[in-house]
Amino acid sequence: MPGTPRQRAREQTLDDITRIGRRHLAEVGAAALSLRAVARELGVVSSAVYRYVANRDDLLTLLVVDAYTELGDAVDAAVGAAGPAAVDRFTALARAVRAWAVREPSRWALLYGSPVPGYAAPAERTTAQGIRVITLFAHIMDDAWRAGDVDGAGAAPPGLAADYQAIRDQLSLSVPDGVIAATVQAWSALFGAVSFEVFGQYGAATFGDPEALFDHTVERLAVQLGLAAAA
Amino acid sequence: MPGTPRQRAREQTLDDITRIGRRHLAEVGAAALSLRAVARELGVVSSAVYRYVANRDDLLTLLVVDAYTELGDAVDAAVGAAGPAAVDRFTALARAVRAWAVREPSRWALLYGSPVPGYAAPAERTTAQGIRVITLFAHIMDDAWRAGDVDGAGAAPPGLAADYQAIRDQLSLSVPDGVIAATVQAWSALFGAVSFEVFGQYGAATFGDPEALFDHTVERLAVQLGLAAAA
DNA sequence: TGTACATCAGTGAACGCGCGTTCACTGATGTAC
DNA sequence: TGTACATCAGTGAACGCGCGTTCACTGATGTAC
Repeated sequence: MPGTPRQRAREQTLDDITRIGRRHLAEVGAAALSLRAVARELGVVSSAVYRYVANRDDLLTLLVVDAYTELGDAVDAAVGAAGPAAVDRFTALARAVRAWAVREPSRWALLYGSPVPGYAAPAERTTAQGIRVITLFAHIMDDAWRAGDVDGAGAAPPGLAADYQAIRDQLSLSVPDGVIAATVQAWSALFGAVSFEVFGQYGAATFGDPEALFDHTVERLAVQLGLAAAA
Repeated sequence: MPGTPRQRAREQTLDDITRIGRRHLAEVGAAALSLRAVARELGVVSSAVYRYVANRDDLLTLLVVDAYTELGDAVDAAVGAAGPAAVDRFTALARAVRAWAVREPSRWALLYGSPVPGYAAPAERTTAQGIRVITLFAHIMDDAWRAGDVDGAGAAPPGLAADYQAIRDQLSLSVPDGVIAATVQAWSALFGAVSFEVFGQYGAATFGDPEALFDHTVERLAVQLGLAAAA
């Protein structure tokens, strides 16, 4: 534990603010997140939190980065613990995303739900953590492709070739357009399935075992990605 | 135009409230939607809106039902205008959903984004409109199945058989479990793709032509549903 | 057709509340000589 | 090792603001006889 006592106290307080902010986020949502409420719970006068956070939006950004980081860590750990086969790595990634979302619904909502009106996360602070999951996913596919484990790369819309190339450059991939197209689609399908469950949008069609439903979705996605044969 | 002048004026005012509410929703979001602001814009003292709406949550419910109704109407119209083939009907449905969402991002967020903390839409008022799109989708699949136009019904997780049966009963379907499973998955994938675009979650991986990306997703979903052959 | 009564839209004042942010300040901690 | 100065966390008061909801009221519209 380096630094002066003052520095350590400052980091401790910043951690406390983040922790309290997480709790308030869960209770009232991002739009109603309030600096005064955080200060109250921190046991400090409301103006004091301005020593740690420039304003309300800054606190939100702190929580966005915090959530992306934790999600990224959880997914990294799960994929790291999975077997070397691409199906297993993809399945581990998908399940880790869902598990985190189910455990942290309000933070999931902050990252992948409706945008907060009047707030735009500053890209320079959130991007690094925000792209971790899709980057890992893309590399799982890229590794599998180079190992010859992807079974067929379907067609891709030619109009998007430039965008696919940009993605390939940005993430240093060697995969063809068809695999990128499939990956992007699986990405949105995966996150869509998680949001459907977390946000309760299956509505009247309730499922007794949402985890089984999700696992089935993941199996199907693995087939559609060419990582597994149809059951 | 039936009813007394007073009744007509009341309906007019209710319409005005809904219209103003929609606009405020778009500007400040559901969490910050305010009765006082609506009253102000309506040119009326704040307590007057209580003649029309029981409280703030009631206004939200009004807007939820309004949005579901408009989305349902748009989708019905699009599918009605499509050809008889199941692929065409499914494609029309998907495109109509996306078109509405892109046109009305804040109302899409109200229906399919993060839940509003502290507000739960009363099922007895929202369900009828809320299930229209999935009901229509299910019947497109059911019709196609009975016409022999669905190419193969994959496996379905046996643990969910009871849930599938409930869905079959509720919507009067004759389709097997595998088709229900595929339909549910396509449903969440479709809505997930729309949310990804509307909420700007593709992030750094921007697409110059999001409509082309979406159309490609829909083509793939049609194949996965067994409604079309792979390209 | 005219009158008495009931209904109901809208008023205005009030209640008690919370919010973000600024500012001059105090006093403890840290640093340079 | 001791002292003078700089840094900085936290205080407390204030600014101006908006919110949901209740309540007794006025006056116009609608209805029953």
